[in-house]
Amino acid sequence: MKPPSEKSAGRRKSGPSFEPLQPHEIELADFFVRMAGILGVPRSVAEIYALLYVSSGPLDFDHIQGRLGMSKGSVSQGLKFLRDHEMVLSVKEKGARRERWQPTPSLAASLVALLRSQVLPALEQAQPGLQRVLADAQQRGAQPEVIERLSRLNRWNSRALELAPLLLPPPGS
Amino acid sequence: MKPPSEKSAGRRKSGPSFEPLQPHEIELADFFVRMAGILGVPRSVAEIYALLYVSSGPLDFDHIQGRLGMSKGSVSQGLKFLRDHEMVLSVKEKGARRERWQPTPSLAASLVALLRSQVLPALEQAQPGLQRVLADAQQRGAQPEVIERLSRLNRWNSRALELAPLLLPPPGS
DNA sequence: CTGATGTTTCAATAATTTTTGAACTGAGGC
DNA sequence: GCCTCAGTTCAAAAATTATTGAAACATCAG
Repeated sequence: MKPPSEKSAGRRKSGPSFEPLQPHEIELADFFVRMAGILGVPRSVAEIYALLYVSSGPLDFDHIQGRLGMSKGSVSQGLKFLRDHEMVLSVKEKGARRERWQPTPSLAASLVALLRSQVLPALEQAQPGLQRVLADAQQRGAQPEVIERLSRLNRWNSRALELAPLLLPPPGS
Repeated sequence: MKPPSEKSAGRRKSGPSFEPLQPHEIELADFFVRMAGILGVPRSVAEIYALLYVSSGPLDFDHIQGRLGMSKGSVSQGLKFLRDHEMVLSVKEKGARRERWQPTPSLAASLVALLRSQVLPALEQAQPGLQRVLADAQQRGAQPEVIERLSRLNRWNSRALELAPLLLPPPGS
């Protein structure tokens, strides 16, 4: 579909060029892309993570960009996302100019951090609103069935908020 | 942004018109929309569910369309989605022509069904691919660190698949 | 069977999200 | 200070996803 025009990737200035992904790398990337999709994480982010995950050592910015054939902007934003969610950490050797990236040791912890950042704010923000909706229904003398539903929703929300810090401990514990 | 042109909703032929959502209904809808967003469920679907959730009795197609001011197509697709995921069930009174909808008793069960349908297929489909990626890495004599990562990923996947039927029992148990 | 009603389908359109890349910033090195 | 390198920002373009609505289909009453 796309014309085979030189994308910015593939060759940087007159610098080194990078080989495209190998079949086994593509397969893993597909898996991560799919899983990420469920959580609403963009493809490019999943691809970066997958590449770091199958790579032997940490990779620098240009390697990531080159091997994935993706724009600087995407690599920068993707790494920012992964950093923010503690899914990736940088290893800057002393004297070196550029940062090199590798996946955080525990993928489980990474996923937890990701879920946290998505679900918790929603629950927190919803709390007062849900209470108001329930109070409103009671005041209006709504059907018992509706009141019951809204009560249950409130209880759930509260319990989830109480449990959250236990199940999904904040960074550093 | 949109011109205030008569959308198909609001008035059907010369039929009854429906009042727009009340503030308390909007608040609940916002909550469901947010939560749905995390799972990648479209806004229109969440809105339908929210409306049924705060309503006293089952609602028919036209009521849903009218109160939400949304197209027939969206209502139809939205109900299909909710039906497919067992989040909603229809109550057709004998002799009545139209179906009337209400939320499934357990929201918990509904969410479980939803997750099931998203996560399980991904895990299943990934299984052989992941095994291949690992075998490949072993054969190529990849770094022990990489092998270890890929092994862990495989173990996870397998365990998740084993546990799935226990934690997320298929419909009818 | 026929007409009316209720629902689904799906191509076109609209809205949203993601990606790109060029301009910009900041940190060293000289 | 000035230049280069490393990375960020963000407006515009591309890609994706959701919604619309008209036409097709289905079902039931008469």
